[in-house]
Amino acid sequence: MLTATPTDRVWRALADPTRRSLLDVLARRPHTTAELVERFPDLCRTGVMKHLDVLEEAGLLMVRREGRVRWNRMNAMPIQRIYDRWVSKHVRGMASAASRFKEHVESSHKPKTRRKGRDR
Amino acid sequence: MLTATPTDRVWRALADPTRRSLLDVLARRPHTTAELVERFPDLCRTGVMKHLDVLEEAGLLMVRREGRVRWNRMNAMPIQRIYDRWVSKHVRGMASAASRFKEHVESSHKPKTRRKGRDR
DNA sequence: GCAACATGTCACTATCTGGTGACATGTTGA
DNA sequence: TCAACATGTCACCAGATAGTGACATGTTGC
Repeated sequence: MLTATPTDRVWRALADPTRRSLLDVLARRPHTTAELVERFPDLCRTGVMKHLDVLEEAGLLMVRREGRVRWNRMNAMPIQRIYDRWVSKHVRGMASAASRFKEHVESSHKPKTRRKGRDR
Repeated sequence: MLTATPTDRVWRALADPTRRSLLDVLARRPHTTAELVERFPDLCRTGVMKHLDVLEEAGLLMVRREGRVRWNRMNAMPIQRIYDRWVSKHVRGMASAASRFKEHVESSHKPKTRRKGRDR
């Protein structure tokens, strides 16, 4: 992927379940790399670091070095961005499609005992 | 990825910009495969079909065959699902005020230096 | 029937991805 | 000082991914 846009890097970063898991952990509080490695026993340290690199490239992770430790902190802004720019319109679209469908069903069914209004 | 969960298939399907683009087109109305191929001149037909396969596997695409044509219709439900199950919690509790303020400023400001390309 | 058409499927390729181990470097504290 | 520690970096590997062209199959309309 030679020409990845910032948005694209976010989507790709989120595509991996391990990375989403890492973000779940980091959402609670910042962790050092060693702490994260300890929390993901299925991966070797190098593997964890690679995931962290991807997250950092996507802007989802902020790194601060402090002596010999490295603090990894989550940044949720890019998630907000993909929501605002893409997810939201398809979620809203669905809501309206669903309500159209509901209306369609209700109007074609013509329940005799029930008025068309929202009586629920 | 031998053990991909349904949710994971959705994330992976959305990771590719071409597929998100396909969904944008399909969100307006269903298209036949030939129509889609025509709309994506950079890809050969086989390439388009592969993307459609991935989308279908993820449940984002519903296919109906009608004679010799195949109608591809979008299903946004899986997007709603990943929003409900993951995106929402990371978007909520983010400085929503801050990002909305930023958006507000940007949209009312009309930046003089045009941003590089709409990056979907 | 049959030609044009839309789709399905297969084999193949280059590159990306997620993972590993080995080794190097900088930091801490006794 | 120096050993333990946390991180950085490199080379390497297997499998997934995104793309292609060639060919097969089913449909349509004249």
